[in-house]
Amino acid sequence: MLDERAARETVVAAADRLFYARGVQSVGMDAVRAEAGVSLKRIYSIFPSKEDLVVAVLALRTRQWTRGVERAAAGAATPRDRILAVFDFLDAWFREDGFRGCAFINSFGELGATSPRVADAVRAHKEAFGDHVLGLVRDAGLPDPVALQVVLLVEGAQTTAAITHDAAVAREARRAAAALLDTAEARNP
Amino acid sequence: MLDERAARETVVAAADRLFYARGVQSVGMDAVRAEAGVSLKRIYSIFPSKEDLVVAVLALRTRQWTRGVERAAAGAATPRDRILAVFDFLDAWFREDGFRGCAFINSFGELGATSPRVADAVRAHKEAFGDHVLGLVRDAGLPDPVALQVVLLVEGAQTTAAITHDAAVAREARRAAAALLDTAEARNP
DNA sequence: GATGGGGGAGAACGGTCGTTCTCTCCTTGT
DNA sequence: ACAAGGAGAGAACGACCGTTCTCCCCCATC
Repeated sequence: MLDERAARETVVAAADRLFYARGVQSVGMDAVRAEAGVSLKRIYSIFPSKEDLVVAVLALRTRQWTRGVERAAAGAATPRDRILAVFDFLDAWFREDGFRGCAFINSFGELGATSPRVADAVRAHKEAFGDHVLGLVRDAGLPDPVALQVVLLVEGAQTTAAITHDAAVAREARRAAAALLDTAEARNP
Repeated sequence: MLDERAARETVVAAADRLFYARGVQSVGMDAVRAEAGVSLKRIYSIFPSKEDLVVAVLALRTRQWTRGVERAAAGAATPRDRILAVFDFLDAWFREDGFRGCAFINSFGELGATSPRVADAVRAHKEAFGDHVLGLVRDAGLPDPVALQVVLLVEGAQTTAAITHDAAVAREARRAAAALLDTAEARNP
């Protein structure tokens, strides 16, 4: 049998697969049970409600996103390259089978209006990423507003890639980001 | 009593308000009936299923979006200004009460995986807008890829404004777009 | 070896949803 | 005046969903 920690991880991973592929409300708890191989009773002993499970799934996605961005940045020498590395990370992600856009944006559109906890989780995730980019922008000696410009390209790339299924979006977003960084640098001391 | 045309418009407008505010699956057909003041029997005589109603709502949103973009562009003298006018349109929209992001992105995240008709409607809308921007970019004598860069900023601005509730996003997106147009122009013959 | 508690399988429960049906009323045409 | 048909109100239906409960088995402890 699985201890609570392992059962929790199994259920969250299974729910993530299903929620991401089909949307949250289209997936019943019984489908989660079948995918995870963990009984409903056990699931409800770990997550008091479906909403708790959704929040846990988003927390998992935040950890994965943060790790991915950090790994992509690890191979970059300068702050500027660490910013652009985000788009390389996106490029690889967009090419994965079953890519269906940003889970946070999807969840926000579906549940943001009815579940404050989900809305808060999404906002916290996006704010943390924005802060991360802001740090990189400052490291590069560029003005703060450039960070928001980069974030807009990241968000736009995710939604556009999800809808068009065209991974080339990431390359164009990277080129645009590079141009924006160049412009900001030229206008700086 | 309302003739079919008027009843249809009333129902679509009511459904649009509810779907946009709460998400499609969170709104039952009975809530649409109450909001529209049109009986369920009548609604189902016009729209054979809820999915048909959703598609009709998206078609309404496409008309509104196209009209808004065209009106914003009408006051602009050059192709470049017509491109940037899109962001002024966004700015006004983001400030509206009840703004909750792009209905197409929201619907795609919620239903795209389970309803091919909804997914197609969203794709068609985004493709039409992309073509529109491409036309403006060509009018401005700029290379095609710039259009995708502008589109990414538009999409990113919508999702970011929805989540952060910060209308200043539109201004920064406009500045970024202007910088990208400048860069593209400088690199052109 | 008895016992008790945790876990699995799945039925059960209360609620909601999309869709259809019933019943009644009102209009319209002759 | 009367038949016919469309439309409204709302009940009804079948399906599903989130959540809980029942029943049974297994294993650890005395």
